[in-house]
Amino acid sequence: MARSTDKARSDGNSVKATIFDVASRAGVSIKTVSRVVNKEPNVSEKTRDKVAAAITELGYRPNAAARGLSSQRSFVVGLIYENPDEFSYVKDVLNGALDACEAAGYTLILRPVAIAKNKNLAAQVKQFVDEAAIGGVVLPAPVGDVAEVLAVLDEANVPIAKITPMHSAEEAISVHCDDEQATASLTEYLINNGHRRIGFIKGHPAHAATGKRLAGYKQALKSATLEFSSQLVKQGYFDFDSGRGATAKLLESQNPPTAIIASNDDMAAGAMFEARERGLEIPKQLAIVGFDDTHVATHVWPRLTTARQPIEEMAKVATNLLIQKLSGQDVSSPEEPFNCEVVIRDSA
Amino acid sequence: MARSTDKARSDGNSVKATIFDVASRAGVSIKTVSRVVNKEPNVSEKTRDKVAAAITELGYRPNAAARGLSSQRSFVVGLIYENPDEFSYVKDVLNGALDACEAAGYTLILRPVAIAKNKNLAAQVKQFVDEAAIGGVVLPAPVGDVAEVLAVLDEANVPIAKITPMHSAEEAISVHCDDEQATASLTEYLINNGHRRIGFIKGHPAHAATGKRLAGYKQALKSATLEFSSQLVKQGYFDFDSGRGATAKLLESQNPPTAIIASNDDMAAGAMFEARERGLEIPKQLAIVGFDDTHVATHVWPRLTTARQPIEEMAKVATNLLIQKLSGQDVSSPEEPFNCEVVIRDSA
DNA sequence: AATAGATATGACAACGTTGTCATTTTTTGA
DNA sequence: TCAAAAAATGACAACGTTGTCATATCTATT
Repeated sequence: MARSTDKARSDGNSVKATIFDVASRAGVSIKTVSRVVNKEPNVSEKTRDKVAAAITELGYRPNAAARGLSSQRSFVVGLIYENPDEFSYVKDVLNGALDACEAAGYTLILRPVAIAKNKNLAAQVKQFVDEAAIGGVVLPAPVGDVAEVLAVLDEANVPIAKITPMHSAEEAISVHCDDEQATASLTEYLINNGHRRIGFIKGHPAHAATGKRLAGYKQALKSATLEFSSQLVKQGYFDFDSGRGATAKLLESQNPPTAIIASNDDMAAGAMFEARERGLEIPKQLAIVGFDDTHVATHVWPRLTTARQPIEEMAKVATNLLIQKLSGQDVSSPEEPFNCEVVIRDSA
Repeated sequence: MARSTDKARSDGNSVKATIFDVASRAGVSIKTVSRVVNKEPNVSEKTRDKVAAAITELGYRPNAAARGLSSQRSFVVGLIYENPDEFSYVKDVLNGALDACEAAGYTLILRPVAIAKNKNLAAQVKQFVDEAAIGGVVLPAPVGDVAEVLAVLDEANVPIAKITPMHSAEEAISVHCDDEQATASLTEYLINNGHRRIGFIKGHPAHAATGKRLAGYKQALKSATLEFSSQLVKQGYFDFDSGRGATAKLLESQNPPTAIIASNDDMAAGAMFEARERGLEIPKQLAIVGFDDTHVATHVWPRLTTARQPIEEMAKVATNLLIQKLSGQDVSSPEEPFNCEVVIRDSA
């Protein structure tokens, strides 16, 4: 009945047990073992226990390749991310996604991409999902904001879960946090500290969060009946150097700000650097705040006041939802955005 | 003859082509297609071309699950790494490994672990390689230095490639760079700048690189006929806080150093932070150098003088060697260590 | 006690590849 | 020109699961 019974090798290592071994040990058919493994209904408790025992005794683990081949399901989730110098954000996303996958017995496969440089991004994404038989993909910012990528995945019928504020009416799973609210709080904090001219460094225009953060800044100014001035807003790209450059422009203007809000920590570090180069003391002569609470926030001197997003948690939730969808369940994105927490430190 | 011919679906999407489709299109058997795909010998050039054309036309990609099931090979490489706050090192390793895997058509699977906290690390590693049918694993520092992990993998007969200086006589693939030489150069540089009392912050004792770097420091002192003093050496753990703490001790000693070598950038950033807190000007009153040339090196003020390891390259080479070994080739570790480059900036 | 309807179980064919071995075709050497 | 060797090709059985459908066993209802 069994295709293999005792597979002990001469060197003492035992070859992996198969479903046949478990079945023969438990005295049932392979299909019943399969049922138990997959938690399918219609197995008597007694049988279930017998099989479970056999599985434990033999250290049986289902063969993923056979499983995938037979069921046409892949148990694989892809993560497509932009590969930046500052990896903090991606690291958190990665950890969250990995966590969710591990818990669900899924495998996570990575695909770093360079959005700007890449003319055939769509083709690359297509190839990625084809190649590894990827069931669904997690799309953190800014990849989740690229229409081209979304289109390819939609056409290929690959479910996605986005981690980005763009929250249109689409049915795709999407998870985000309250960037606007958090930036408003940060701005408010500066206003309460007596600042009246507050500079703002925008993030990369391709990121959906960029607009949200600017909106939060504007809203807080309005609430405090301070006038918005486009002179005080400079474009940045979420990287150190652009933060530096924007700060230089801000400080060289006729009526420079006494505080600067950078749309992320890396640009805030750049702002700090530039201020230092100009001999400015922080926060006495110039207050600086960032966004994200990444590693650098506590490693610069003085430590950055910033806002923390629960990125890892968001990624975990997004990945979980995706996995649920892949296993046939009906899921919908969370109604409420995640909360950001303002972290007060020494830079403002 | 073919099991499937035209699989166009009504919605216009075409189902993935199989080896049967390619075979029928090229007018050969599936085995011949398999030969072409796997670059096996004994296929006439004419046939090879025909098949290649059919593959391109149909956009055929072999099904990984079927492949793995049939061949008992997994085409999967695992990467087991410690999951630190400062992710720079892991990021570079990841990029290198990913690069190599992609080029070879392998899949990389990640497994973050916490060495210190984890009592059953071995079991976890075992489960990891079992579960996903992992062919081999890449072990960056410090995981590659943990005897327990090495033992499990050896017992399970899983080939490994280590990225760490521990270069014993073992046959495992191992790749490393010249930590000793680089630290010596860094030390020399400080000596040439007139420093005579040079502090040294050691790295985490579990990392093999830690000893090498200390050795380089000692050696440079000796070459310059400066006396080594254990007073000037403090223990650190490769993280910001320990760098800060060690610096505090160094600066509070009776005869404090005029320069500090931290065994990595993160500790150097900590050293800088502590010096700042004490009102010391860098590099005028205290010179500081780091190691690794990570992201922080250019983001602190003043920018760090440090040594750069070609981590990504090392990881790529290590992964490539591992893949070669997995595909049955005889490989050996590179004879020469990789070179580190000293990067002179403003902190010393 | 008989019957219908659940519930539990099993036999067996997929899934898409590679490995083995047999067969056909080409090349080589006398 | 022919046999022998080498090269090219193919038929078919694995690989370890899950899906489908048939069958056996219980449970409730009459």
